[in-house]
Amino acid sequence: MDKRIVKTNHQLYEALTRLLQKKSYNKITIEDLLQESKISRSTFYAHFKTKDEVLISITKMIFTHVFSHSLKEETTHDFSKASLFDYGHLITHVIYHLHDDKQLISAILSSESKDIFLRDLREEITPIAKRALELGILKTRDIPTELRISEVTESFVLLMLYWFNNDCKETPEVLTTFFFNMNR
Amino acid sequence: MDKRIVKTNHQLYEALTRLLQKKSYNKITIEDLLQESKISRSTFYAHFKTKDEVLISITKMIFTHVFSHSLKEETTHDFSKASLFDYGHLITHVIYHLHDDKQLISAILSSESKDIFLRDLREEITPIAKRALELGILKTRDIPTELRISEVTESFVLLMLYWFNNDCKETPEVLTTFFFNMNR
DNA sequence: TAATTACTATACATTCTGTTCGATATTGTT
DNA sequence: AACAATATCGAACAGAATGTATAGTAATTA
Repeated sequence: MDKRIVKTNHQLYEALTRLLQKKSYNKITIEDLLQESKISRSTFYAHFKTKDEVLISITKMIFTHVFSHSLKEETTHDFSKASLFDYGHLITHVIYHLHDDKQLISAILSSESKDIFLRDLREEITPIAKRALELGILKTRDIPTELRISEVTESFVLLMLYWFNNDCKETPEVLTTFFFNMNR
Repeated sequence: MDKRIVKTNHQLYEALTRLLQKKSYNKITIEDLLQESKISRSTFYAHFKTKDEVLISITKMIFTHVFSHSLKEETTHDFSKASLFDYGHLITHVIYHLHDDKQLISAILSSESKDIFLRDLREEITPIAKRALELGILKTRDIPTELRISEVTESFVLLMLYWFNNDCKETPEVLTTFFFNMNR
């Protein structure tokens, strides 16, 4: 990948992060982004169409970092042997990685930008929730499968919202316990 | 209340509802709203500052309709006698009323406008969830109270999302059963 | 009927959006 | 090291949206 593109993206990410400290996402304009990042208008539109696309791109970057390891672990595992123990480690692992981007994620969660972030988080978590239910690691309930999957997914999302809202005071291990307590 | 104000609001609500059928919420401009509603620019700004405020106003209207009856029922009840049975009726009741605005709610849930709607729905549901936990109608879990409350609240939100996504095929009574199955 | 309040229509300054273009700088490749 | 490709810049621009102001008209209330 061309170093210039990487640099441009980085400047925009940094700019959006900084702007989110100052004003709410909805009030940030592309104009603001251009000034804050020192990127020229034409360059911006060569890469993105909207402000949302920048945020989505940042979000994808975070999740690539968070889930790339987890996925590697998963694929080397034999699914039939997957246990509650392994699954707990996976969850803990994901939480640890999310914590690495604490500052950025906290900024995103502080305003309307959270909805875009959470939408993508749900997409990442859903297949993990689905598999856990299929393997019997998490309890099923007497409700439609689709609903049960979204319930498990959302329990993780709520857990993260709770955690970041309270300045990440608990350890990832404790949170994993909470997660199981919510889904036993 | 001045009839003219009611009429203006109504025109804007109708306009937004119609526009939501055509394009996604983020792409709807105040300009669009003015044209579609035949409201003059100055009138609009006499009532609202942003597009979001219009949606919030609509949302409040829906919830006033939905929760005004429920609240009446609640206050005539003696809390100490509140039972699982009564609580089930309350939930069923709320779902029935939400169904009255099916078309409008479906339109809102179809795009980014959903996040504003759901934020307000959570605010309405949270105290109901809280009380149910305090009265022991719903099971507590070994997690922080704040987290448990948001979990119950979200289970209702997910239930509604599931329901409207599937064209409200189940009856409110069945949904209430689902709700208890999620929180027993 | 009189006073108040809401609405309309128009005009306007300002900001934001999205595109275009030629010049310059950086990059990956040979 | 030289070259071709491409990313960036800066400036300029049209068009759209935002937000405010004002004067006149219509509806409501008291």
